[in-house]
Amino acid sequence: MIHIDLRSREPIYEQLVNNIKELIFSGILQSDEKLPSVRELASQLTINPNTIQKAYKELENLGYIYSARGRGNFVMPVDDKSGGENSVELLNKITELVKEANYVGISKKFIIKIIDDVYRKNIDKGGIE
Amino acid sequence: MIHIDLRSREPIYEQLVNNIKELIFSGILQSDEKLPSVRELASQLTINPNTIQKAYKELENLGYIYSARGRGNFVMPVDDKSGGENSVELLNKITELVKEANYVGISKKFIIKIIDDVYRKNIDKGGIE
DNA sequence: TTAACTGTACTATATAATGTAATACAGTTA
DNA sequence: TAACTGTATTACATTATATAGTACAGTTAA
Repeated sequence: MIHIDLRSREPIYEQLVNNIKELIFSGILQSDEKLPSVRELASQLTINPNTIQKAYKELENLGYIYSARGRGNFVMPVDDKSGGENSVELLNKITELVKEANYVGISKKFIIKIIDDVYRKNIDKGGIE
Repeated sequence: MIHIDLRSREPIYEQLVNNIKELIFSGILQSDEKLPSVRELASQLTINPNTIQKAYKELENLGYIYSARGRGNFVMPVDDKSGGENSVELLNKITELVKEANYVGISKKFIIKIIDDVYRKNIDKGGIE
């Protein structure tokens, strides 16, 4: 489920954060579902527990999970999400990448198709309009 | 034109790379236009010339600029662009961010609007379909 | 209550990344 | 030739990253 590339220039804890975010966004990890414990995941991936903890701490700061001492780390329910990565920042990132796509000659139609595919899988519940 | 935040956790050379990429994508820097010299930009931004050179080297590796010893660094013409950031990688990045946007409740309509705005300013020339 | 599991905190250590500083060399241009 | 370009090198300091070991505190189930 989680794959780490030790030879990557991207820090391990950052790979973990992105990996778990992806699992949450795609619905593989559901609200209030328990994540592997720090020690268990460290053992599975042959990585130091401190590194796992750093990733979990980061995910907590971003508002994607919450932790309970003695019980574990759990996926933050969507409705309770707050203080997470700012939507404005997220939209800015998307805008920058779309500008680049336009610059390198990727067609608008192609980008729209990506949006369609993503929103087809997980029905749009409305929101910022 | 270029703004650097010395207190940011993002490395200076990386800020420079993103800053200059943005200038290129938005058309502020045109094909074959000369960038400020390493020493000049270093002086302007009160940053070490080595850091500027590192950013320029990175931009060259990404295929966005080319350098000529004794003359300077110049914007790589779009048609000559090759070995730049892989389009597949770029599209993957966009897909990930759109998944996140969907997850946090941003509407599809809102994302489409962003695409429209970007492609309105710089007319789509066709490309990957 | 105890045993085994959870998260968390701390110190120490090693390596890599980042940034600055100074110097030198090579190519271009007026 | 003088003054500008890019490039390369060495040295140093600071920070980020990752590991290792230990310890403490809360939770859960036997």
